[in-house]
Amino acid sequence: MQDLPDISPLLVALNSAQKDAVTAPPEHRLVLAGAGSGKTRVLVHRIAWLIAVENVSPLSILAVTFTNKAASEMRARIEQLVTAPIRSMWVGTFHGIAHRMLRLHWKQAGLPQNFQILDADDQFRLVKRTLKALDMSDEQWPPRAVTGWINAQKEEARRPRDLVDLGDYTQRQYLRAYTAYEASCAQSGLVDFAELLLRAYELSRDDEQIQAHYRRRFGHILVDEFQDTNTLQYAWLRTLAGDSGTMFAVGDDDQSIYSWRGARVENMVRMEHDFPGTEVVRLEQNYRSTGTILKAANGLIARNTNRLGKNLWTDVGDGEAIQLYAAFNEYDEAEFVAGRLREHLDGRCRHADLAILYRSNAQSRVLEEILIRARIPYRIYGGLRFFERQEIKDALAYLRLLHNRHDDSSFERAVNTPARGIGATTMDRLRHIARASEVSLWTAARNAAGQLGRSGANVGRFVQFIEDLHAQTAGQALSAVTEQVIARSGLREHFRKVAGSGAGSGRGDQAEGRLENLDELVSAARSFESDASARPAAEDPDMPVLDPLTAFLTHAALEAGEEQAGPGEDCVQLMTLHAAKGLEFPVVFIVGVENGLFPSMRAVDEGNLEEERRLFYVGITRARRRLYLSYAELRRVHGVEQIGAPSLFLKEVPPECVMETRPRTGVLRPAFGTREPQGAYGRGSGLTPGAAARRTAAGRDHGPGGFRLGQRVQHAKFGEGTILGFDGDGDRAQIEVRFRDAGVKRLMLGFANLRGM
DNA sequence: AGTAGTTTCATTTTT
DNA sequence: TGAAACTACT
Repeated sequence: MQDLPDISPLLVALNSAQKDAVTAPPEHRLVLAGAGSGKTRVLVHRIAWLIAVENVSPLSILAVTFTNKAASEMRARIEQLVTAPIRSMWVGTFHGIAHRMLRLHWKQAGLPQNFQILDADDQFRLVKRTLKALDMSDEQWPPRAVTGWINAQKEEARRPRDLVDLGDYTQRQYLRAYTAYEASCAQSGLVDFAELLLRAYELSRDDEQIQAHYRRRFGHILVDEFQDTNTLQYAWLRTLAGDSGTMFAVGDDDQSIYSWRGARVENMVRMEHDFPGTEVVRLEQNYRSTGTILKAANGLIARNTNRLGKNLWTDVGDGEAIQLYAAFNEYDEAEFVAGRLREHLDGRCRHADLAILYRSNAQSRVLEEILIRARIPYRIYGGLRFFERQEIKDALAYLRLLHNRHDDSSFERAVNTPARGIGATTMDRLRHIARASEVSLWTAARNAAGQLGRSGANVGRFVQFIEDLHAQTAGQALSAVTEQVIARSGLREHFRKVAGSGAGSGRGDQAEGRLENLDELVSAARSFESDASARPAAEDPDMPVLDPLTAFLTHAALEAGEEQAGPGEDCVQLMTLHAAKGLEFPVVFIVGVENGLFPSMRAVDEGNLEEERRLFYVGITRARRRLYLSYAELRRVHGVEQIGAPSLFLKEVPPECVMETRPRTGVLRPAFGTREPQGAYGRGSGLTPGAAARRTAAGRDHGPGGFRLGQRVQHAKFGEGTILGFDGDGDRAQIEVRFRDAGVKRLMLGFANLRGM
């Protein structure tokens, strides 16, 4: 008998469904992995299994994810599990893999060797400029909409020539923009995110040699978060797999929350048709949450139709009930959250174990305000990332221009940043000249500086500056070049001036940070000098060798980097529900669970409730032990107070999972209207002691006449009601009351003749 | 060129 | 309400 490797570590920690998936014969598998069911583990163990047991070479494995974080985590975990070196294995994001192919086959892909990547912001700016050049007005052709349309076309693998002219004026104009935008990209050697995928797809589809090569190479394709794939990504995977490659796709249709940016859950169903013999494995045992939390999640998601079907279970016991809090307004809601956070922090909970999730970013402001006041450290996810910062992009534009003088996008950015007396008029002229002779801005600037009037000299100086910079930095290390760029372009001086001008504290502080970021950029460049991250694995000829500058610029575009300050700090985590996907926390707060906010107004209007429900499902299933839900009866939205009703989703959560933490006052629609007797809401002010002593968004909490916010009152005509807010003083004092029968009224306090109850 | 005043517009976001 | 983008001054 042959000496088999010890495979026990590959299986010992797996349940039977996981084992089924991991040890499946090399055939197509679709793993329906519920939240917290160990999907990453299955993926990682599957790869280890293929290598260790099926004797598959790491070279013939392709593992694709959506985020860089997922990719690096996967690689790290495989490395822990397998002794074989896996440096040569292709593990990466869709975009990263596509980029790799395009670097290797730039010629066949019809790209210049030194092509660069446009990030979303670059793309937007370029589209905007393209529209201007076409005399398409911003009002009639919003750049955002045009950009979105172009990307949508690319994601459906449609080139301008594939679009049938329907005689529709709008479509024609869009098409005109698309065509011109493509031409600009081509001329500047630029590739946007969607283009990376589309080119790689076309290359794998149309180039027989390349197709054969990769089909031969990749016997095993593994995909994470399969429910998030778009049409183009799916088509690419099919092409790469051909008839011989086996697909191992892991996903959860119930966690599909990105349809609005092109994700197609249907790909999960299509896979069963397109990849013959696909077997479905369900992972339903959940290792994350308590029974109660799972019951709530299951009950909720069962309302969706067209599910592939799945029911999560656990054997760890029910745990605590989910707490629901009905707040008066968003401040009261934040106070409630802060109070509960305190309780957990007083126990032995780390800050980082606590997360606050919300539907829209705007909701974070009030939470922040209250957390600052409560001196609870927090961190908001979703800010600007390092390489997206203005000053960083400014500096990178110079590097890109050094790399490729004909990169118009970078020329536009660098030429007058900092100001060099090359204003809008001059640039307009320069653009015209460039377009007329079909050359880059750079070429136009070199040839036609004389035609540019007084500013011509400035343009000439800029051209000379770039040339000098290039000559003088030739052969220098990347970090040194970067340092020179920052120093000699005047960027550092520019921000130093702003920082030093001491205009109050706001601007100056910001510029201070920008200077630090520029220094940070130099350090970042240093780590690319040895080109460590892109060093080709000796055994894999398919690893592109990138010079440090290319590697650095690519990294900047493809991995925008960490956002803001130290993730090392122990902080309460604030983020949107979308951003929380894939994460888990012992204690989770979901705030703003109100109709119109969650589900969002839009979703309701467009009948998109199912995706919104999945989003709630995602939120609920982030929680390990404790889950808190809250909504506000009054909320300021876009500066206007709006009356909120509890989210319709709350009624879809099995009532026995939920406990209302305190009886609410008054007459408001209860979350579980049919279940709870009206009387149960009649007692107390419903305010937390803290909240009652503080201001609220509606105004003060103590009004004239000795009324309190939340107090129950009686009106001769309108009957019983609850005080929602106060406004104004003296004779003009108004009071806002929600009456049981008459709805919300604003009354002059002097005439209202309210009686306290 | 820089700023102050005005207008507009408001899910969700990774690559 | 408040940020960001845009316009109109100086």
